[in-house]
Amino acid sequence: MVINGWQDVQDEVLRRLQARIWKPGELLPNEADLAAEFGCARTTVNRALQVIADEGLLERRRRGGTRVLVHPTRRATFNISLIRREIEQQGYAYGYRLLSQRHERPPAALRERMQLQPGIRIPHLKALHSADGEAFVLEDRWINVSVVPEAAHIDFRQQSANQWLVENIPFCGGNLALSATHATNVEADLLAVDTGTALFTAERHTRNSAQVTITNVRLLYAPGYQMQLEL
Amino acid sequence: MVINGWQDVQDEVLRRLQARIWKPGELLPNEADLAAEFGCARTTVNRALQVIADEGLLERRRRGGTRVLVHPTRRATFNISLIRREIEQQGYAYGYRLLSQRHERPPAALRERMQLQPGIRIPHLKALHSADGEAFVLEDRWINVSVVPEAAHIDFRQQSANQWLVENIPFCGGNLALSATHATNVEADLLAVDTGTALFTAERHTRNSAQVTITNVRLLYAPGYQMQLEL
DNA sequence: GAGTGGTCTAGACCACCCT
DNA sequence: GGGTGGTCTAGACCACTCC
Repeated sequence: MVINGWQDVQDEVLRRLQARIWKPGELLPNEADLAAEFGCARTTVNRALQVIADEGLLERRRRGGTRVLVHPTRRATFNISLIRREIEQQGYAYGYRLLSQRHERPPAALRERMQLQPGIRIPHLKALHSADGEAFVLEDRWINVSVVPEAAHIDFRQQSANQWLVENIPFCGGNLALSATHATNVEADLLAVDTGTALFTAERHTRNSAQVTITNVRLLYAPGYQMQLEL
Repeated sequence: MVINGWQDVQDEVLRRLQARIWKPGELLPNEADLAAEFGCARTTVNRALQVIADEGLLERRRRGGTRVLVHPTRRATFNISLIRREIEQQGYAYGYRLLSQRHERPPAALRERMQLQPGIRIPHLKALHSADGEAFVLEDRWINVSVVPEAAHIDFRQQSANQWLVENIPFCGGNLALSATHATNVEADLLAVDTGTALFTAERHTRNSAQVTITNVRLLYAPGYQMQLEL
């Protein structure tokens, strides 16, 4: 066993974890000892262990040492890109049509997350993105005008809100809820499917650094859509 | 502006990115220059830039320098845990019932990913996981018996394959495809819903380090299920 | 109080890859 | 060829937290 770099340390640690040499719940030797054993600098061991901990297999605490997690949690990641790019990368011609753009009162739950006064009206957009002329995804978006005042006066007929927001508004975090829903009459009509068709649905909240929701978007994908995540 | 650690460097770089001081497509100064400007070691700058690049905002290449990505890709992550844990964490009583366990010929596409001989039979399981007695998710799983020979003789009536595999078989990577499907008659029956109901569907391939598929599982979630991802 | 991981530093060498 | 990021080293100090 020759250790050259931090990846070698990582490999060896992973091997010992899967061989149950270090068992779930147990404490690993400290970094200095491991460095001595592997014949490398402590920094190198540190890097390897940090990566493994990030992957969700180890738990590290100052003074508490490095422990093997009992229930390792694997992490799947999904790369969110512009809808336009997603379509074009698959080799289709991208199409976009703004269906409506109005100032309306948001639902109460959303209003709270946006920290807005009751009764206030904010931009509410509906749009359809298409691939090679076929409906691809239906977008239903609210924009927090108190965080993004410019949005109140932009004409989203030419440029999709999706693109404008990504390019102009920095955000800090958010969440994405995925589910399956049945198409309503209106939705079915716009997507050119039967009422009640199963639609893959994504609802996303995007927050700024103060944890205020900047925008909320609900995406209804046409049948056949699959979201791919890597493990 | 006082720079103390790599997080401060990160903050300052992010600030310049969002302020468009460094514009999309542009090259950043090299690490040595930035280190000089910030009054810290190059290692510190390196760490900060690596983290930002991992987040998907920068592209770094040897000799090529560090470039601001034109289309930043945000990454959403989903923590995969045992179905049992997922149910218990929500405060429900977990229930599990094995519906069938047979050796069968896998579909051709799956056989190829598992690198198996034509005609071979491998374990094929169907099971139902429930929460407080209500159907929660239907599991349909194939196991590559050439990679995991032990699986051929295990009785999955007591212990779910989900749990056994996670605890005993190390894996390297895989992918997860999410979609919305309509419940077939049989599926609807097992989940106690109407035929044709929209079901949130996850299909997962898990590979070992040699890129051979270890197991393939299709999960059909009962209506109301939402998968939550963090941005 | 003491042992652990978290991080910084300065210097060094190397792999890569653009010109 | 030469400039860039990738990484290693040895040493140091610090923050946290368990005892």
